[in-house]
Amino acid sequence: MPGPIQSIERAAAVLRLLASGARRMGVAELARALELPKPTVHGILRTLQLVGFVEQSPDTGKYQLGAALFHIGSSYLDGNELRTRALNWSDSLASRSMESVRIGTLHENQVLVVHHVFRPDNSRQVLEVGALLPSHASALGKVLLADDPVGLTDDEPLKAYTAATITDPDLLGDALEQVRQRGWASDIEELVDGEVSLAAPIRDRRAVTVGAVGISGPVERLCDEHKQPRTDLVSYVREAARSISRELGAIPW
Amino acid sequence: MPGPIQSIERAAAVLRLLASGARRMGVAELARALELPKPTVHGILRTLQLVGFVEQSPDTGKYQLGAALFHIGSSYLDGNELRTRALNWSDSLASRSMESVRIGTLHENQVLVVHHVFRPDNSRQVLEVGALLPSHASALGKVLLADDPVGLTDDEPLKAYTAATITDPDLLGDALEQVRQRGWASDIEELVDGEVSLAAPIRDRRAVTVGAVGISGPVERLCDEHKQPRTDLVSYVREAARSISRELGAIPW
DNA sequence: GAATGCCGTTCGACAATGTCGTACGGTGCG
DNA sequence: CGCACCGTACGACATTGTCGAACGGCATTC
Repeated sequence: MPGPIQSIERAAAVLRLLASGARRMGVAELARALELPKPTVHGILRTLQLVGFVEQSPDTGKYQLGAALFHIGSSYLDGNELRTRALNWSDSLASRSMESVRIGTLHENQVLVVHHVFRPDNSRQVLEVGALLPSHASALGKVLLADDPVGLTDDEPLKAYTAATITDPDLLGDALEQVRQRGWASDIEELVDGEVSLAAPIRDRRAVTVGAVGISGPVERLCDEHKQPRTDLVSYVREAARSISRELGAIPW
Repeated sequence: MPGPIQSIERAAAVLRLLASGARRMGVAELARALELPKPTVHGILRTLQLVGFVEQSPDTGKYQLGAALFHIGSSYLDGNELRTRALNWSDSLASRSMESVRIGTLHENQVLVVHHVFRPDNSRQVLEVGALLPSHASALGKVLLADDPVGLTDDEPLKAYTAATITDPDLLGDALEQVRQRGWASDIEELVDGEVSLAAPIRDRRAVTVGAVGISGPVERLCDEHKQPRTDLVSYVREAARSISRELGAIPW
């Protein structure tokens, strides 16, 4: 039976829409966005509600994502070998660098954050696990793009987040080439003004890049007086990446 | 069309199974567990793979949860008003109590952890957001059960985790009555030996309990010499719960 | 205050759709 | 080498989901 099951595809589309929409959405709203008849969408929603993937506000009648979906989704992390192996090393990278650590994987041309260690200074920080970062404007993303067989798909233009964001595909290509040669990437105020990130690739036993680990923080702490990444921090990041890769079975290189 | 859509229900069952199974599962394995023909399960898996909800190991052919599901699931937190409102208060509770803070909601008779603040002491801790705790053996759970209109369903026996776990439904009923009267709950080594937790209810504008906030830590720190919860910590927890409730629109009580 | 628009929901007939018995190539084990 | 098991493909059948039309409820409008 080669051919996807229509109703499941549609259910997934509904969930994706509810996830992106941020706020609650109504049946009619979803139906319009998906270009489907209202009763069809309603049937899907009813089923998703039954299994706990969506919830409905009793008063407004609108729908939002459900708790069951959240719980099942978070189980993904348990099976994620990359994250499991990286737990210890990312902790130690956080202590050595005194900065917050993130681990990401490429997912639909964006960086999916699968692990996040807070900066060890008791400051208030928001957990970013599960979030998506733009791949062309983050160190994690550049590392992943540099080794991605597909490369960057130029179907949509590169969005500028700050004045320093690389928006020219050719320039980005050059930057990725540099990342490949140096073995690490940086993002200097390219995503958020005043924020810098550094990252290095994590490779598995077949030497393919399966993820990236990196730190991020204010430019004053991560860069030297020439606004270049501090070499000691770069070393820490690269060492952590190598350690995790070794845990994943990569041949030490 | 009153009646759930079969294929979506089955797809959800597959995802649930993959989430619980911890490790990767094969088509045949899933088919046996769900009592469905192998090709049927395969069709579902193929569709789920297409939308990124499951991934297949290229070598073993086995399936596991996918990144898209994780990302969509984590979007649940954005729409969760309880969690959003509670962010600041749980941080301050963590600083005041110097213990780790968790916020939970009732989900299928278990406690779904929707927020987790680490103990502010730089120690290594695992993030528990998305995890499920037994409701009869945790302070969060008792608080939620105490005010739950459904109450505890006695369809399955209460599992014992330690010697102190309450397994008798009658005793649990008494304990819940006490929780209702005192307005807070404790778990003294009932889930993990040496671990204690305290919690208080979060109520919304209609005064229904929508969640619980609490702290947890070693018995030496949370209890006094009589192995009773320290009254100052109880106050901190209750004050935090009241503050969050007020944010949710509850009339201060 | 009747009328109007939009909402979430139900009904039910039609046919498109998913189901599943059967079968195929590949892999690991004895 | 044969066997058992795997993940996957095919295709006929009828079960199943789809969607036009319609209903009651709720605001807003005139």
